[in-house]
Amino acid sequence: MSTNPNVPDAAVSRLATYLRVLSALSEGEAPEYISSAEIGRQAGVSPDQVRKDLSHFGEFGRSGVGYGLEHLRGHLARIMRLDREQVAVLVGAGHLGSALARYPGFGSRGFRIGALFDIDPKRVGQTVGGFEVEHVDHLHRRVAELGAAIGVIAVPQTACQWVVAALESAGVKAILNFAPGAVQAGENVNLRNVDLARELECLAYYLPR
Amino acid sequence: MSTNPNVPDAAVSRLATYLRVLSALSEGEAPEYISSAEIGRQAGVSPDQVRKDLSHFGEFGRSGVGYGLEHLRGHLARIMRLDREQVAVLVGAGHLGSALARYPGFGSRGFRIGALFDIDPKRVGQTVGGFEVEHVDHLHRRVAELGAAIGVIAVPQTACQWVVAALESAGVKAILNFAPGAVQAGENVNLRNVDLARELECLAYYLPR
DNA sequence: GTTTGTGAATGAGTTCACAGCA
DNA sequence: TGCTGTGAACTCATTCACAAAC
Repeated sequence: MSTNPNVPDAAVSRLATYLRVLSALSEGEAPEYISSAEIGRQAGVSPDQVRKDLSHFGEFGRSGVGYGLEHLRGHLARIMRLDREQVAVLVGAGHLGSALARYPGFGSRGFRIGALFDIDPKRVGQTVGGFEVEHVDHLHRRVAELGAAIGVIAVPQTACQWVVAALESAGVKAILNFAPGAVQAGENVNLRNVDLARELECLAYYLPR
Repeated sequence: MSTNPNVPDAAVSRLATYLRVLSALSEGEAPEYISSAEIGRQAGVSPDQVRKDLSHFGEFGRSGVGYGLEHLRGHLARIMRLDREQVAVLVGAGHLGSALARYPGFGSRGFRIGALFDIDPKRVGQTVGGFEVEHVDHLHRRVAELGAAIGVIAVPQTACQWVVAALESAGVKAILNFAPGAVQAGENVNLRNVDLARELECLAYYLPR
């Protein structure tokens, strides 16, 4: 019944899935209680794994009954810090950045894109997905204004390291980076990389020989 | 000096990184040999890890010297099946699908998007990133024509499972899915999920408390 | 001296199995 | 009987350490 000293990252990722499952259920004809078996079935995870993951943060269930759906959902949302809206800024208004700015999956899940930046004068001032593209020079000021703790990077590889540094000095605490290549971030910033081309490359490896 | 019985997925992902590092070097003033230490430094991985990963597939290096750069690059490309062009089809021509269709990172790394599909009649026939959007009814025929082994899914969650089945029956062997939620695929298809919203959610968890 | 390849040791995460509770 | 919570066993991956090769 520990709190959260060192929870595996894979477990955190699964918790996000559980939360999504519960939120979806909560909108339909919601049962009052749900078992780890049912959560696991809907999340594609074993019941054991579900219980173990949850046990890192406390005891939320009742033996022989299951987990109170709304109760567990509230706890998970708080654990994941998705009980309040999180503001993110997006750097890079190219194809990928524009797509992310319009991506409905962010807004519908507790995130709000607060501003969209680019360095290209031709893009600055244009409207993309409801945002007026701002010059990246305003990053520092705007991050403070918005109280944004998260930055999303969708710029070419060559500009990536520079943008990380800019976001860091602006006070952002977490960064999701879509640019490929190795990037360095400071101690007090959590950097997460998603490399779309690499995902494809890994798939190619598993093609039948 | 084993071949490749069961290589960890994390190792495969790193191999893709090593290949990228070598390819980048190969374009500049390329040294003839490179050590595991240098590869590791550029890839953000320990030298031990580099050697262990490579050792799953053979002995490519020379003690006291290092790895022949072009030699190793060729081997890695063949291991990752990136020595020949891989054709992928993309389903979903919305914002994300359009961005992916235009994403330069695919083309520059041995992949070619062969066709772009959608189910919405308003989108079919339009040109997106150089592709004429085709109706998803033509998926089966076109996959065969193109010899595509890879499918990329960028459709809403509700349509995702249906598209997986369609790609599967069209003969695709690997699928990269950007739709959230649990999806099932058959035995002989490799399914890989990337959930952009979940990546953000995981970041939120690590925000300072 | 330098660097590879790899068995052994360590560490991390998942699955098992069962006690405890409703 | 049904289900949770969790220590123990197990599996998987990384790190260590060193012999062999240059």
